[in-house]
Amino acid sequence: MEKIRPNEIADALEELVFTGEFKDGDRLDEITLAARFGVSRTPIREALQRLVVSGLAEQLPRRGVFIRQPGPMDLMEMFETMAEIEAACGRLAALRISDTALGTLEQTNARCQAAVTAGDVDGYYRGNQQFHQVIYHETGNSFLEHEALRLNRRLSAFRRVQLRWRGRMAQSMAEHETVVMALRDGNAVLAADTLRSHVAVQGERFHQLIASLRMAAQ
Amino acid sequence: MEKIRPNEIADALEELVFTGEFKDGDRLDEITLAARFGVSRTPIREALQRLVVSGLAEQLPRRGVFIRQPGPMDLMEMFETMAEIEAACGRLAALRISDTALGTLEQTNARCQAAVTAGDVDGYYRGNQQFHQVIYHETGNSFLEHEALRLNRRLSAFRRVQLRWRGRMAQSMAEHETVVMALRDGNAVLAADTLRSHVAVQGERFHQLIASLRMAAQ
DNA sequence: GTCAACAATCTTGTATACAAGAAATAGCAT
DNA sequence: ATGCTATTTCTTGTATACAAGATTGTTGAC
Repeated sequence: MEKIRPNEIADALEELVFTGEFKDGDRLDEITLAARFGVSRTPIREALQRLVVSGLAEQLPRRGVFIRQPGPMDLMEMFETMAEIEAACGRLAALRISDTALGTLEQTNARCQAAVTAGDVDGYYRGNQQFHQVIYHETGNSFLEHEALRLNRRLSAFRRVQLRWRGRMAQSMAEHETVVMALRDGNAVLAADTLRSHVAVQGERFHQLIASLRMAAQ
Repeated sequence: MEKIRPNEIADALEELVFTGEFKDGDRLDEITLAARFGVSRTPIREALQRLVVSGLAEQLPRRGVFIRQPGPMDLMEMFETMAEIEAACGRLAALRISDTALGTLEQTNARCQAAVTAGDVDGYYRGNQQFHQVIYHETGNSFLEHEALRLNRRLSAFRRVQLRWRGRMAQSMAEHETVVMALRDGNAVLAADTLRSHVAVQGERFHQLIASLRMAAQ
């Protein structure tokens, strides 16, 4: 096994949690992980601490740390929070976005449109990610940007699944157009409201999400 | 020194950062801290990891971890983010708050009013904290509640200072009344807007905050 | 056969030893 | 005296040894 930096271990573990290689309730055995990464237990324990603080895992004293995958309820709450944060980003970005950033958003939307036409889910996903990250950045608030990115990353796996639902990409695309329009007009309320409902998981989409959860659990 | 649990070390360190015993740029020496808490370096290092992940400290490889007190710019961004999160909480709470919680808010406001009359800053601070925490809770979203509490706690020291400014308590009190009214009416927009400007640091209050920062740095 | 108690084993938590890089200091040359 | 280099010392990062608690397996009694 090649040399691995300590920080990379935490990132790698996070990735393994996100991608679902570690299932809910799995115990993260220090010795096994130490062997897997070719290091001693010490850096593994430090990485585990980070997972626990990030809320990705739970630590039971003298028992170990256990993966804590979000359940349906957790996910609902996280998506609702994400929707509110996106709305806040949209509101601030509407007040502050630069012309060049608006141009970037238009280019991104063009690529998204192409992905929709081609039925390219991964392509759309990448474009969608860039779209949102540009908006985070255009809040001019690096703290908020960071928080938005953190939650976005946490939910990215679930977002991806949602795009596979029939008609979702096209609908998402239309919402993007409205957001850009609102941002160009400096219409903070419209930008916020559109982004909120763009991200929110309501009605039928809730059931879709739960269904995809069940699949992932197997 | 009495026996101390590992988690308590991280909490204690956090407290020392918040209360300002550790100044910006201070290096957290592992050996010194180990001696201070009467443990070996290992649990100290785990506590330091937590500080770093929480963003309270910064880790430079092979150099150590350094306290990272927020500067004026950071504080502005954090307060703006807090304002947006409070607005989101107000919006959701307006849709979901229970009658009993509304009653609690009114009682809390009564105590706040008494504190304003008495010029009791600490009393008002406690009432204010409870006021906001009830709103967080009434979002019915424990994830958002947790995030709001986290940022609130991070900013609490700075908020406290602000109350000492002439007229701030009375103004804050009036805003509380408006919020309760909006929540009772289910007026999500008014609740959100009022809470946003209640928390936001704008105009003269920005200068007040910076001034208090300079005091704290000495 | 089932349950309980005890023992063996395994895992986490902590301390310490060791390795490696960074800062500080001393020595040397200009 | 000053600046550069080499060595020393100190600190972090990692591995390992040890202690304490939890789990599991076995044995024995009923």
